[in-house]
Amino acid sequence: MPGRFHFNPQAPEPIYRQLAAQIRRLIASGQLIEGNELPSVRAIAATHGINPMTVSKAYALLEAEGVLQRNRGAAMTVAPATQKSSEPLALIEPTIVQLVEQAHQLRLSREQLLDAVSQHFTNHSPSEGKPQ
Amino acid sequence: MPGRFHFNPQAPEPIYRQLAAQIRRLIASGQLIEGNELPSVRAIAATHGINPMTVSKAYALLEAEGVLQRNRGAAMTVAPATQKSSEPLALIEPTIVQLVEQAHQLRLSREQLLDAVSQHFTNHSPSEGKPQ
Amino acid sequence: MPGRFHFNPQAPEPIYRQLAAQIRRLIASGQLIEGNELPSVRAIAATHGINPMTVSKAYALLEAEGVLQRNRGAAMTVAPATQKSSEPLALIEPTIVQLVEQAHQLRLSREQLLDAVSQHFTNHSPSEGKPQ
Amino acid sequence: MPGRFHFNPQAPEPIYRQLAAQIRRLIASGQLIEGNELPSVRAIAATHGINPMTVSKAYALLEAEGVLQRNRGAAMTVAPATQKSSEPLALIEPTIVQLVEQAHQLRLSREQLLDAVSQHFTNHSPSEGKPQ
DNA sequence: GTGGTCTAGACCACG
DNA sequence: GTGGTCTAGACCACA
Repeated sequence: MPGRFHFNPQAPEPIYRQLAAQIRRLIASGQLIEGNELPSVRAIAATHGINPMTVSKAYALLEAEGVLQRNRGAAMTVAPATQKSSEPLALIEPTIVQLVEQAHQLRLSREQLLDAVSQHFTNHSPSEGKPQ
Repeated sequence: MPGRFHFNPQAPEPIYRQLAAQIRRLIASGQLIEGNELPSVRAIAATHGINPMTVSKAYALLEAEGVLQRNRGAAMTVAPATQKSSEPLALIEPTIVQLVEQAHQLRLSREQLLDAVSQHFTNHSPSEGKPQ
Repeated sequence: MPGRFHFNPQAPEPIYRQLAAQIRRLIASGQLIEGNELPSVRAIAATHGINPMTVSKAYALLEAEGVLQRNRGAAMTVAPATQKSSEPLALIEPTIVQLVEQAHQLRLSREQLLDAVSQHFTNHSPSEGKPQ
Repeated sequence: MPGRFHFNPQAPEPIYRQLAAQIRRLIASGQLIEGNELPSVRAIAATHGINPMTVSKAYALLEAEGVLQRNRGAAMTVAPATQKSSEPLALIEPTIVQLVEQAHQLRLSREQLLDAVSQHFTNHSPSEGKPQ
């Protein structure tokens, strides 16, 4: 259930952040729960053809946030829930703020904005939830 | 009406890109139209306490995109409209796509997402439409 | 017979040089000969919608080269011929050198290059000899 | 095979454009192919005694054109071929157009022009194909 | 007045 | 190691 991750090397978002964000969302949505083991650094790196250091950096980031827990000699696991990491809306809020700011600068009405979002929501392939 | 720009030096987005994005939105929303002169490099630099070269980089970027037009010895102007640059929705679409993807990963329903966006839209200070 | 000049404000070549080059070619090809009067600065500026200072700069350039002659209170005239200005091939040589260098860097054969030039020569509208 | 570049600081063409043009020609002529790594910014800067930012500007230009590909933390590479960038004749066409226009203004015959070009082609030092 | 180029040097993010 | 960004300041070309 570690699933497959998707990376876009061309995106402005660095790969290690893309990975961290995807793991955060897996947890926030309950697809990974407290105590679940994460794939090893090497496994992810090999599977996706990225640098192990990049994976390691993502894990370190999440450990620092208290989202993951390091276990000596064993796989990392999902840490006990805290309020922040367990609230899906908190994870998506920065993107919403950004969107609303841009919409205001573009003088879009609320209706125009919601219509556009709704339309993309429908079109989005519900197959797998392609990560960023 | 040279407008005031807002920069967030902490943001991952470099200043020159923040500026370029804001100018793009001014044009897309009709606040700047074809032929309008842009403030001089030095004026923007002085007003916002940034280096002229940083401003110049933003202008160069927009000129390469065909959004602005260079006029030797005179101020840069808004270039004749092209299809993409004149469509506000095209400018905001990438952000919408990103938002919808994240929402799907978080297993949010359409209603949850639209509610959240709508609420932020209301809260957003309608004072000035402060740029990013 | 001052003809019409053509300017491309977007070209890397500054306007005053475009003008000077066109006048030089008119002389080298015998379309303007010794003693002929040139249009006034104002006339050219008004006709082509460019800054009088730009025209003036072109005239000054050609006067410094000895190609034109300034006559107090009267129109500028074509100066008596010198060997340099009267040799058409000398005027076009820099462009040829540039072309040959690029062709070598592109590993083009002589035949490929001559074919390409010949083809463009044919296609070029012989209507008016559009200046640069 | 990082190649040697040649710059003419006196030329009206800025150094970063001279560099970009030379790289474009290396690619168009197959001396650099898709996926090849380019020399590092610092390497070129040190070798030729120019500022790293100047080199960086050339790379940025080519990346914007889609000729080069940025790889975070690693060397830039030649991007997958597009139609324009892979056609040598397309790169040299603007110079040919310019040459033919000047030749027409000078009332040169096709024979005169081709002879002149051919003669320069022969004279050009075949030593190394020295770049602009 | 306008924008463009280049330098020298510092600092950062990424892998 | 890689490229990116920004600064401060100088100098130039064009109109």
